[in-house]
Amino acid sequence: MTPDEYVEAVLDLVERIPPGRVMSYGAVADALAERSGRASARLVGSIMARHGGGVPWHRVVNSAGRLPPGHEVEARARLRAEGCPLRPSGVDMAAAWSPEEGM
DNA sequence: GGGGTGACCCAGT
DNA sequence: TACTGGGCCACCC
Repeated sequence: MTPDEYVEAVLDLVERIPPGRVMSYGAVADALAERSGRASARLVGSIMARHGGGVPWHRVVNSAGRLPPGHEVEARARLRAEGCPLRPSGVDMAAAWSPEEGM
């Protein structure tokens, strides 16, 4: 799998996250590990930072539910509009979603 | 080619 | 509860 295809796979998976639900970078990396053979939360993070413009990036948070630095206000607004459970620190990880659940 | 950096994560202190 | 250190892997200088 080429790095380019890996990016596509990440974006594709992010697009499948239902509204009001979220996924951690680590969860995305882990879910793609089976298909791509490589998994790295940092890698997913950098991919979102660079190519996340076309997908609901606000549904991807870190393992603590923290929102991406510099986009916290934006993400909060969008998540709130989708009915995602929000906490003062970020999102409620009870809203965590997994590909298995969504099929 | 070598080294620093980052929208990360986990374990230990 | 907060901070630190190590591991991770692609990108940029």
